[in-house]
Parts: sequence; C-alpha cells; structure tokens
Amino acid sequence: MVDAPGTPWHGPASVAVRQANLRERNLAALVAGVCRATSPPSRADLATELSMTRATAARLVDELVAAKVVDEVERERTGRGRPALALRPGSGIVAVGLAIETDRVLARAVDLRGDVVVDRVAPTASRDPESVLDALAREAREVRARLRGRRVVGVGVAVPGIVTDDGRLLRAPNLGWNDVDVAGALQPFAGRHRVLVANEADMAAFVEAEPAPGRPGDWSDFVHVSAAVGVGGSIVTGGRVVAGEHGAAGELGHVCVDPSGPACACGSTGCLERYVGLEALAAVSGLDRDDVAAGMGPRAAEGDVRCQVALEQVTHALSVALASVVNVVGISSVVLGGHLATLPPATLDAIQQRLDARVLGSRWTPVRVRAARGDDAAAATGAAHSALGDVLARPAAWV
Amino acid sequence: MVDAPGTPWHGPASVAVRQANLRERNLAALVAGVCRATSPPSRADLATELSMTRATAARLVDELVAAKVVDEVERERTGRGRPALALRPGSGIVAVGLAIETDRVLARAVDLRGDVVVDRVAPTASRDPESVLDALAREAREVRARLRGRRVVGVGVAVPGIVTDDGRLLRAPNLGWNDVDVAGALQPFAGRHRVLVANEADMAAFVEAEPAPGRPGDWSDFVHVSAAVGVGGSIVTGGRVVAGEHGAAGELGHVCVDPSGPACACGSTGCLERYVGLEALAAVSGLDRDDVAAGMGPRAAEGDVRCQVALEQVTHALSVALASVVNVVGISSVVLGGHLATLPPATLDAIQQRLDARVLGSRWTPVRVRAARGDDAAAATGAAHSALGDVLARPAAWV
DNA sequence: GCAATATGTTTGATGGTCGAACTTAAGACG
DNA sequence: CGTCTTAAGTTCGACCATCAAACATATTGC
Repeated sequence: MVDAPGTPWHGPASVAVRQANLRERNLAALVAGVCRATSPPSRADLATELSMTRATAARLVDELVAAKVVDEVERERTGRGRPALALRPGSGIVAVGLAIETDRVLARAVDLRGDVVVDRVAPTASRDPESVLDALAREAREVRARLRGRRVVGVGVAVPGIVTDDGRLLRAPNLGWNDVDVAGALQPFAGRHRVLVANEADMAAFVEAEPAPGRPGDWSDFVHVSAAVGVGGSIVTGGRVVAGEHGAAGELGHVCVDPSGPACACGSTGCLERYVGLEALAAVSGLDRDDVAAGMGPRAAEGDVRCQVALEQVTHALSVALASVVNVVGISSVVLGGHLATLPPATLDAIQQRLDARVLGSRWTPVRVRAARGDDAAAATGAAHSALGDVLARPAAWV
Repeated sequence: MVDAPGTPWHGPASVAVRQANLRERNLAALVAGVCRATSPPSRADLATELSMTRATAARLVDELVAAKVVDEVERERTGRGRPALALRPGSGIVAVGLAIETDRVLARAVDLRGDVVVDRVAPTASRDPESVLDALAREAREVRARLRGRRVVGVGVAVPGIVTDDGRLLRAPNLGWNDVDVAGALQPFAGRHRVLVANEADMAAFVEAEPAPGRPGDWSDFVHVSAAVGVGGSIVTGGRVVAGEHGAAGELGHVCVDPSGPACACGSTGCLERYVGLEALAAVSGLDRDDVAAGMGPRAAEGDVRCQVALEQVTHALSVALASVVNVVGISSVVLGGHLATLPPATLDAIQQRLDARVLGSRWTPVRVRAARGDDAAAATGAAHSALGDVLARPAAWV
C-alpha cells in the first residue's frame, strides 16, 4: 500500500513520552514480537529483531514471563551453542468474546495464542433484549467458570448493528432493537474490565486481518464481506479495521445492485442484501435457512437448478456491488465471510473474473477474492481478540 | 468515531524504543503542539499541555528554535507574571509542492505555518511527459530561486493518476500517460530529498484534513470529492487520508449513477464522471470549461436554463453516487472540491437532503456536506504539506 | 517600593537502556 | 573423553533524557 500523503501528527502521538513509557513500549514490542513470530523466538532472537540489546530484552522478557503474558517452552535442539528458551504467547491469559446473533448467543474464551479455550453456544427463544442479554451473561459466566485459573483480561461483544462509543447498540434491524445498552448490561459480568462493543462485521474482519492476536494475516488490505441475514462490510487497510463514524463501517448490504430490483426494508430498491442475504438465498435455492451455507454449493454441483440459479445470482450481485466498493476505496482484495465463505471455488473464480472486468485498476493490481478462514463464530473470536488487544498494546498494565 | 475493534499491534510500533527516540518523539510532540495551537503557546503552555516539566520543554524548544523549526515571537501582555515568549511554526522552513494538471503545471513553496511563500503556474502546450516534466522542474527551480534563504525540507508532487510506492505514475487517463517516472524526473531538482508523489485527490483531501501543517481541520472523518476533468475521491478517517493499494484511493468518478446512462471511456456506463466532470458540465451548461466553476451558479441564479439543468444534474448524480459511498464506508460527512467547491449553497443543501433520504444511518448521524476550503491549487498545497510532514514527524533530523 | 504571580533556568536525582565482559550449555572434532 | 567453538543468557558500570525542586527573572497590582 502506498503511504497516504503525510501522516498528520495531531493524533495520540502528540503526548509527551517519559521513561516509563519507554519501558511500556518496549514491553509491547516484545509481546508483539512473540505473537507475530511463526516459530517461538528466544530472548536473543527478539533482541536482534527489535534491535535492542540482549540485556534489555532478557530483563523485560523476564517480567513478561513472571506475569504469564508469555510462556517459556522447550525448543528442540537446533544447532550448537547454548540452547535457547523459546517463548510463546501465554496460554494463561484469555479474553471472553461474546456475540449476539438473530437466534442465538455465543460465548468463547480465547487465549493469547489464539486458541479457543472454552466455547459455548445457546439458542435464544425470544428476541427480547433483556432475555437475550440475560442468556448472553449466563453463557459468559459458564465460560468463565470453566477457565481453571486462567486470567481474564477483557470482554468483547460483537453485535449486529450500529454502536456508540460507550457501548450502546443504537439500532439492530434484524433484532428489532433500538438503543440497548449492551455494555451496561454486561458490566456486572465484566467487573472492572471495560466491555468492548463493536459491530460483528468489524469483529469478523478483525479475525481475518489478525488470525491470532498480534499475528498478521496473509492480506493486510482488503474488503471483508460478512454475510448473514444482513450483509455487512468492513474495510481493512494496513492490517487495521477502518470503522466508520458509528462503527458500522459498511452498510454494504444496501449498496444498489439494480435500481429496478426488489424493494428493501431500508426504503431503497435492489439492495445487495436482497440478492445475497440468507433470506434471499433460502428463497431462491429452496433450502432451509440453516442449510444454505453448507448445501448450496454441493446441491448445485449435483444439478439442482434452483441452487445453480442462486449461485449465479450471488455471482452477479456480488460482482456488481463489490466493483463499486473496490473502485471507491481502491482496495482490490476481497474476503467473503459468513455463509458466503462456503461458496464453491468456481463461484469465487467467476466473481473474481467479473470484478476484474468492472474494476478500473485491475490491469495494475488484479482483484483477488478468497473465502474467510474464520469459523462460523468468527465475530465472537474477533470480539475476544479485540479485548486481548489491550494486553498487546499495554502489557505494562498486567506485569 | 468509534474505535476499530482493537488495534493490531504488528505495525511500525513493534520496534524497540531507545532513549534517543524518546527525545525525538518529544521534539515531535512539541512541534505538533506549536502547529496545532490556535494562538502561539509559550514553553510553559506546551509543558502543561503535554504534561512534561517546564525544564524539558524549555530545553527541547531551545533546540527547535536554534534549528528555526519554531520561531519565537513577541506576545502581547496577557496578565501578570513574567511575560511569555510565544512560539510559532518556523517560517524559514518550507517545502516545495508541485502539481501536474491536464493543461498546466503548478509549483509553490509553503512554510510550516501553512503560508504560501512563492506561487507559480505555467500553462503547458503539449502533453508530452518529457516537456511537461521539464516545465515542472523549471517552475520548481524558479520557486526555489525566490526563497531568500529559507530552508527547503522536501518536495511533493500531486499527479492525476495511479502511483507506485517509488513515485512512478502508472497511468493518468486524462494526460494519456503510462508508466512515467515522475519521482526520477524530479530527483535532480530535489537533490537529497525524497520526492513524494501521490494522487492529486489524496493531496487535496489532505489539505482539507489539515489546513495548515499539523493543524487539524474542523472535520476529521469525511469523504473528499476532487472534481476536475476526472473525478476522484479520498477517504479521511481520524484525520488521516486512507490511500488505497495504489494510491488511487477512490476512483469515485467511475461509481455507477445509472447503468443505462452514457458510455464512459472506462468501459462502463453511467459513471459519475459523465455527469459532474468538467467536460460533461461544460457541455450541459453551455459554458467554457474554464468558466464552469465560477459561472454555473451565478448564471443559474440569473435564470440561465442550461446552467439550472446542469446544477440539477450535479445534484442528482452526486446524491446517488455519494449515497453508495457513504453507505459503504460509513462516513457521513462529505467535502466537495475542485469545481464542485463553488456550487451555490442551495445546491449543497439539496445534495445533503437527498443524501439524507438515501443513507441508512442518517437518522443517527445526519449527512453533512460542505465545500472545500482550499484554493484551486489545493493539490499543490497538499503536496507541500505532505513533504513538510517529515519535519513534523521527525524534527530531530533537522536540529 | 514591595508583594504576588508566572515564565524560564539551573541543579542533582532517577530510571531505563547500552556496551562489554562474563557465565552457561550445548555441538564439533580429534 | 577432553577441548574448542558457538551462541544464549547474565551481570555491572556508563550514559543520557527526564523529573523534581529550588532559583532567577520579568511583569502587574497595590
């Protein structure tokens, strides 16, 4: 990615740095180094990578080990010289990631290595905010009860709607919620930790950008499509999720595919959601809503005409809508998530080809399309990752 | 703006910080403080604002004054106590901002205060890359000859096209250029300074985000439309310009307004550029291309039917195209630049109202539309600002 | 003229990192 | 088996930027 013209310097950077911050930042750099590494590094490896002295690296790492933010593990003999003590992200540090979906709630604990330590899903009978949030808090407590002494460092919640800075869910069309204080409802569970609430699309995108806490994914600039009942989008540049002004980065579902298309609840016509949303695809393919993700591709391959039509509809609508997006934001990589992550490779190829034809810059940087790697609870994982981000950013607070 | 879910920490932050960096960063923080301030601050003001001691602030500021990065000025007596020595960004530090347009080249020198010190414009007879770049270098040298001992700290170039990391202009449709090494051509002029090449739309957006170097504008999150012969767009979040993968953040001009509209050179149909680009508006309004910006509004007010039609066309096309953009990126503020900056207020209001009707989130955060503040050489100013950014980011290199 | 007030300056103390020497634990080789 | 080589981790004094607090300076107000 090209440098944006100059980096305005009136950001958080314009605060004085003191010696304590220096130590803080070096601790953070070390944790980042351990998380980023593909094979567990030693103190000496970190020192050379970060160009600090072994002395400093070792002293700081000792503190991190004492705080269990990183673990020392045996490393297989690698060559001559004194064998190194390899370092891995601490498995004793976890965050709780929660997610509210239209008909279920999810709660999981993820450790600094990105391993899902505890995982729970509970269907919700009613969509009443109070009962849903009660169920969510109950699952969260169940998760915490199964942690066997691991240290919880944060709580994140993924919600399908527009969110305020202070964790209120302003509007969730598919839940029918208006102005629900999600952070407030979960604060009793979180205790002194801040409850980090964000849009599920952003959370899922975050997992694609960073498959494990602090470890960058293979692409650092892409548009992420999270498809479920609603269709959302997030933009990732330089490995960072760009959230819009209300954390609903992309109302991608309401990009116009065809002005003369079917009416949408949003008041417009021919919105993307009416072509690739779960409801729409269930109707066209003839499948049950829960079977769309797994069934559409195989059925089409077996010759099911309705599923073939559904795939063609997805291909057409996505290539039209994403062409606009790619042209507008100048990012030519696309990751498809949710039930679109299970589209057959041939469909992905078709989408890519049609995008190439519609996108201006494709001659210079061809469009790339791939399926999301996260599981169907990516948003909950992302919520946990976000909460773990505090440890990566300021490990000093935990030593 | 809502925090994006967690900030991935594998960025530039994962480098060890040494004591020298500490000093560097504090120097940068002080310069930023001086630039950001609305009224010239004293050493003591800066110390309290940045929460460092007066001792440190004074010591570092002394170095900055010696290097002429900041100037000491008399401050009018404000109250009792020892009178302060006020500080302003140094007027002796300038950067040269260059711009290539379809039929002219621009060169200006801008100092750290944001004042344009020297300004030159030269029409170009041919569009041959070599002759245009020669003319540009000539104007740049003219500018430098008039600087009277001011110190040049960088060179920036705004170009109407897609740019690579190393300053090559891959493609500029309206110039008919392909793969021209702009940075290389200007390197002899720039000497040891890096030649910073970026898209004109991004450069112009930068000026809106930061009207003077280091001073944040009134909006920090907006979509910027730069309209000329081509129509470009840039996205600014958190005061930073988000450049796409090839620095052509937004090919906004090729967002589809109406699939059944007129054919566009890009191969598609009904592109925004065909409705609000200079050529299109000149044709509809019956005005000369150079008179569109200044003439369209007044003529329409006087009852010129063709100009009224043109304004209506602009209103319609912009509200359709921008609705997509606003929905996609979740940023609901729009700044119109280029010849769209002179649209009459009534037209801006009309665009805003139609956008509100089309944008989902407008109930929560209404869409705001305003005209750009920059002059018609905003891109050149932005190029200079970008180059000055080096001084703001690492003043230590200049002391 | 003197108290009050606030800016700027000097001084020694503090704390985190650097550099270099030292210790430790393995493999390599005769 | 013993010695050499290599590389990881450790110790210790030096350095340097900041801090804290006292001091010097310049103006207002009485």
